[in-house]
Amino acid sequence: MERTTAQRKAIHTVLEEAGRPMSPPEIFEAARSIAPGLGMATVYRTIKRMLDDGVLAAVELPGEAPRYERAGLGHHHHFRCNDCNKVFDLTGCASAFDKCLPKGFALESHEIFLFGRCETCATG
Amino acid sequence: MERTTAQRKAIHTVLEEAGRPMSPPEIFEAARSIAPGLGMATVYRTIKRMLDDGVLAAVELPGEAPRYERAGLGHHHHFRCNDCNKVFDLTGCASAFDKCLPKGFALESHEIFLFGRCETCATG
DNA sequence: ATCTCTGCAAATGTTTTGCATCAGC
DNA sequence: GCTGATGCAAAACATTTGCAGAGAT
Repeated sequence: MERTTAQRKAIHTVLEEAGRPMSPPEIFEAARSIAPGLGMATVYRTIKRMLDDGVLAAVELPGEAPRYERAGLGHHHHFRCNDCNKVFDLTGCASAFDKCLPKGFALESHEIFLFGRCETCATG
Repeated sequence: MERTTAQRKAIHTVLEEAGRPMSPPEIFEAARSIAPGLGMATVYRTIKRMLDDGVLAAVELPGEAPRYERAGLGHHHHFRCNDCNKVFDLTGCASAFDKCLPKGFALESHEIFLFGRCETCATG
């Protein structure tokens, strides 16, 4: 059975209060100040556990280490600041990219990635 | 001054003939059969050099190691096969995603990423 | 008391770097 | 011959795992 420990509560709290996707080192730093002595291995193990439990969702940006945020936010996309490198959630967006940015945010570029099956694998 | 070596020619050839973005291990395998004894370090060093020279462009998919392709292909997006994991170039695409897929390719999902500056960094 | 969770340290996998040697110019 | 490029091995860096001991139930 799953146990409630100070470390897990700290990690939970950090992710809950951030309201944006965070990287493992970010989570580690923030949670360490709540639960001193916390180890990096525990952060990774807890993230993996929370992913399996469907509590967390991975946010993977091209060319960057994955970040994690609360699951169950519905379909949405993300915005990364080129200065501070933080990642923010966007809502209700489809293709009018600049329309869905929070006020004050400046759009500089976008990437679109498609996934599926190539001809060889689709027919095989 | 830059020198023309068998190793560089091999790596060049491999990337030229592939016509799709390749990962360092893929490049290593393919180039090794042209230039036996080739080392992984040389592959990475040559990739970096070619990036600096503007000969190569990085293709970074979310959650995956970067691939590389010839630079100067103009703005385009990419398609990764969920079966064989190969990445292909797409052309002339904007937002009618399924319209721009090569014949026989099946679209399963897409990701959109926006980049720019958040309010804090834009006004700072 | 049991059995999970934790921290540490060692292992892993990938990319980078140091260095002596090799080869293009 | 000079100087940049190479291969190997070691280093760096991020993530994972083994293990003995701490802590939740």
